[in-house]
Amino acid sequence: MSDKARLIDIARALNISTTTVSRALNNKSDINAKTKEAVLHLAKQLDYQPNKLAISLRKKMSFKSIGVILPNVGHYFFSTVLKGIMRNAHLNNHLVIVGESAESNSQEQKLVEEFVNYGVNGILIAPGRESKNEDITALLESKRTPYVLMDRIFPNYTGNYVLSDDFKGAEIATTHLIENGKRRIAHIGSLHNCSVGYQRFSGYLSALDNNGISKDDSIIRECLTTKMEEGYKATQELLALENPPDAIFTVTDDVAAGVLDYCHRHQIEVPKQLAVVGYSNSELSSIIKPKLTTIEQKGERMGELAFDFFFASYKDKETIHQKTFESKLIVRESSVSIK
Amino acid sequence: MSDKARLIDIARALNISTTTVSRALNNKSDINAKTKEAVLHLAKQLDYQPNKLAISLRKKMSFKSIGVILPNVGHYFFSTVLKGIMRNAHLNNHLVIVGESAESNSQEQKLVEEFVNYGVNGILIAPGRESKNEDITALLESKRTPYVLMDRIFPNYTGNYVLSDDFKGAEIATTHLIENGKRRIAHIGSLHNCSVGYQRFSGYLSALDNNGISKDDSIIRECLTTKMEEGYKATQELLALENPPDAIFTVTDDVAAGVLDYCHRHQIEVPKQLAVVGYSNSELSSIIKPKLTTIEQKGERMGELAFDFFFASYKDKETIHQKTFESKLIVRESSVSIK
DNA sequence: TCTGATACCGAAAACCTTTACGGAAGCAGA
DNA sequence: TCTGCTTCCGTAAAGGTTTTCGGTATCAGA
Repeated sequence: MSDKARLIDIARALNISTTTVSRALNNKSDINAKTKEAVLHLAKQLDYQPNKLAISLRKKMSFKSIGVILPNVGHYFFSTVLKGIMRNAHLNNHLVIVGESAESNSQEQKLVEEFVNYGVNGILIAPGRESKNEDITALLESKRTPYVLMDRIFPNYTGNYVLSDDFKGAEIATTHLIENGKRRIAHIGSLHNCSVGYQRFSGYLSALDNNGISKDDSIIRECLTTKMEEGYKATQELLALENPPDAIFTVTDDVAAGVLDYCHRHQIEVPKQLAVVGYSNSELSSIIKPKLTTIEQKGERMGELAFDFFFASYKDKETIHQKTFESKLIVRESSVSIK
Repeated sequence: MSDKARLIDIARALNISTTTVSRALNNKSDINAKTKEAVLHLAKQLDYQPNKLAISLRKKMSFKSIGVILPNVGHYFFSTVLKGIMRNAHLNNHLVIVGESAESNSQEQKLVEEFVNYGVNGILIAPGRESKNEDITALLESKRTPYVLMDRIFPNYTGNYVLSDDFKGAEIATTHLIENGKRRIAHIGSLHNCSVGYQRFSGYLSALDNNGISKDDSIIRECLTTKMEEGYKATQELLALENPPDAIFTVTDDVAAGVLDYCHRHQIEVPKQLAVVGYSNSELSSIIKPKLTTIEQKGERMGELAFDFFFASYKDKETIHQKTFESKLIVRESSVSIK
């Protein structure tokens, strides 16, 4: 009972060979019913668990696998990324092992370490807000495990990645508002926390600049969780200003949903009084009333490509693969009045 | 180049021992720089890939893992189930390998086979619409792999499962409508395709029966995809009837979203003219206008328990574990007028 | 008594790698 | 010359299982 029982432990106890034990356990022919029963009995008693590694080794199996680390599997965008990854992984006979970092740095490192130790052929990771370049990539480099960053990226990172052009997406979104006559455009976002939030904020600023609108800090709100409630609260504050905004660009569709919720409850006409543009083209954006203008993010396609990049760099570690997906504006009801 | 290169192939070619090759590859000390370089060079040339199995075996590592098979990872409910599974799996040091069946029977079987061959310690599966009891469970039984069914279940199934009480949930939902004065209640659902849909349909019928309302086939609509568009179309048809319904209970929140969309576009007052109740308490239900009355489904909790059941049955295969989660009504705006 | 079939079992190789241990060679210092 | 240290390398065992090949025993039939 002490340590893990092996085939030979059973064999010795019963004075038979490991061959026979193996035969009994895998109910093959060429074995006496009594012997078999004895083996089965003892195996259960010793809580015998076959060693998968040994079996696979002997059977000449080989398994290719990739580890996927996501901040939040329940999040719509990431779940579509996962979907894309899985499609191409299965097409190429790779198992997909998934871990959730919950945006935590330590959890992320633990997963990377675990996956590497396990021996995955590669790692596809969407870094959490907290995570730092050195912590993650250094470990991966040292273990010589190919990896691809997804969605978020580190400042001086030069390796493989797939991401969407958040800067340009935000620029397009904001410009869209300006082109529709809005001049006082607020932003609710996560400015400093993660690269994605920062990129969108920067794109927003760029669009203002391009159109000769000066930045006004009073209508720029930081939100930490990018949830609906934050959008609601921020809108409340923004509309209470002496000089309230006539449009809001939010870092996320969820936040935009909060904005729209506030407007709905307080009879604020969207888009006439307040135009709203979100980000992600998540499911809710076409369900919410009014339907949300937003920026499309091709999660599934990104996942597919992330796998392809890993696969390519698996064969040729020298060349690096990088792709920034263009961002597309999807105009719905929340930003322009129906003609 | 023919077959997979091994340590000994490199060793023989260079007239050295496998020990030295191993040393070179894992850059240990005790090795001459020239030798090391030669090994590295040849290894690259032969495209040497170390055998993970052999390494792990030798290093006495052991990995516990579970395979999770879901019809659709991108679906909100399933992604929360996955979240729950992963939490408890990581807590108990199990890797989580995920596969998507896309509701396809063959894909499901392929995944089961793959996972079993791989040697997962257990399988957690949410069967797709198509899947049949025999196909799946027989295989699992034969391989002696513990498994637990999630969300959906087979007619004469007697093994481990976690699911939500769809029958009672639908009954509660329908009764709620009746209690609020509705008498002509339609149903849009997937009646025959999957157990879940059938259960909800049955619960709906039961509630009608309990309240002395006779079933009317003309206001029962079958939808195949449970997507928003189906809800929209079905509503259009239902409301065009001579004797249109005054309430609709849908199999899914998504379908309900379609109903609400139709109402919104055609100025039908919800809930006054038409009350709506969905199913799942998905994210959209609290975002949509009017907010959707629905039945709560605790995906995350279900996932957690599914893992726990597997874990328990791993140690004791005799006793079976079954849990049906109670269904809770969440009343929002779509079914009762705000008081 | 011999032949052949059948039922059961075991020795050893194979799967591929790492590692404990020891050995040889070279060189410096005494 | 001897001792001791360093540098490099190899032998063999170990990790746990499956499988090939063959062996013994028993019994029926001739």
